[in-house]
Amino acid sequence: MLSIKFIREHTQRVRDAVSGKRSDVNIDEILALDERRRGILKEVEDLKALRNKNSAAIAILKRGGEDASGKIAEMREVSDRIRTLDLKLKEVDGQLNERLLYVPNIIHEGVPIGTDESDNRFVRDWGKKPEFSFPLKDHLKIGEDLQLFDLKRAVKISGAGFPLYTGQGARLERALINFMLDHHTEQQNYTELFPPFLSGKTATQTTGQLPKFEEDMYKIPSDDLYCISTAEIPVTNIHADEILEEGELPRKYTAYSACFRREAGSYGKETRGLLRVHQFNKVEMVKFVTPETSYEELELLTADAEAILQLLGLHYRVVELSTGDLSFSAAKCYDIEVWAPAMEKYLEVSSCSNFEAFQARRGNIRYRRKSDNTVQFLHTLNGSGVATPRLMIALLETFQEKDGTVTLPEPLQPYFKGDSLSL
RNA sequence: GGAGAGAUGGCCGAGUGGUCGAAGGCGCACGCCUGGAAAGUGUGUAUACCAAACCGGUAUCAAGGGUUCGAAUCCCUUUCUCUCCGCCA
Repeated sequence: MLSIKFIREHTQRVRDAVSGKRSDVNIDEILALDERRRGILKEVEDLKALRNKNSAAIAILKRGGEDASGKIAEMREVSDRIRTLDLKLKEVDGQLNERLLYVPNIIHEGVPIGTDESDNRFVRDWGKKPEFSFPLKDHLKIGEDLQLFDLKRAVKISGAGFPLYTGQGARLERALINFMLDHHTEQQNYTELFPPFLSGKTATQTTGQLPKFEEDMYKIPSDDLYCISTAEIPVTNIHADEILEEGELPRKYTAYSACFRREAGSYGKETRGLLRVHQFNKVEMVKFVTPETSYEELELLTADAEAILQLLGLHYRVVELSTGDLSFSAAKCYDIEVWAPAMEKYLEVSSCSNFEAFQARRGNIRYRRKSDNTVQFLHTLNGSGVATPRLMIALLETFQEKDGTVTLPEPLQPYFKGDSLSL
């Protein structure tokens, strides 16, 4: 979140973010509440100063054996007034903080201005769209023919949108996850974590999923827990309320997790197959870095995610999200979109974002700066590396053969313990 | 689930009603010392908010509430941690 001070001092930048991200928070209302809060604060603090002064005086009188009843009576009234003002202050403070949680992060300079994904900026691509000399099957057909997943039976368990991988499909899913984790840890120096898949309200608020996107989260009311929508939530929170030394930064973590998303409001859209599901697997990367380096680290993070697709030989492109497509918490974000030949579409498999201090402030994640030994909020970044359902779609469609088999890219073969998918 | 113990600054740890934002130590920063380092030594070292030319003010000893002129300290509630017992595996 943004500090009220920042909003007060950089009102225009905040307004730009609000309009750019098409948020409906009322900044004027927030500023008015802040004004009111400071008025009350001044009054109550002056009274408290008076009380403190007189309490000390009373102590001295009593120590000297003198009568302090006059002053005590006087202070009793002051204390009553303080009590009243404190209550009012708390109320205003609560209203203000509640609203602050809904203020989106500022937008980094240079982010393309736009209303939605059509305004995203092409950054680069890698590889080429593969060409085929035979009619293509889409991933659903391939999956059906090779019995890689069984979405019909899955419905019996949890309803639509919860994929059931079977046989070679299940093994491929596991191979992809292991391949990605190994690459991030062995080649890119990320520390591996295996986090809890349920998170509490506070942790979920840190990363920005709450309070604004509560309707997108699965929740468990009996225990006040949420099913994580991304490993970003548990991993970012591991350093909540901590102060890291500058020398330990950047810290890089990678974690596999199942991800749960209600995808409320997206019914009918892209609901076929593995394109948009309620539960999916994802390997995530999270970085804790100094503010000076966070944009450099964003480039590195994006490259780390791209490396996965390159190793698998999948054509993809990188786009920079326009203001209208940028998420609530992000200051800047690159999407990586992999090419699905049969669908003839680029599919988002990774979002790599710099959150600057937005999440750090919510989660109170700080570091001690070397230059002046002061404590500052650090910057957090994260990116998928990558989400499996669409990765599998691209993989199946890209490497399908005329005979209906799928030849796996070489780096994946030791993980799959085989070189192709066939019946 | 039952019983008990605990939660104080970056860390450890003292502090049971009145200059306690908090002793002491560690760590850290800067200086001295040294050829350089270690050791030693001196000084400094919480955070947030308000107000700011400067001085300053307020709050914070897990969280919330209460008693009091005044609470780290007394009372209540909650959360978390640890130990023992039970339960499950």
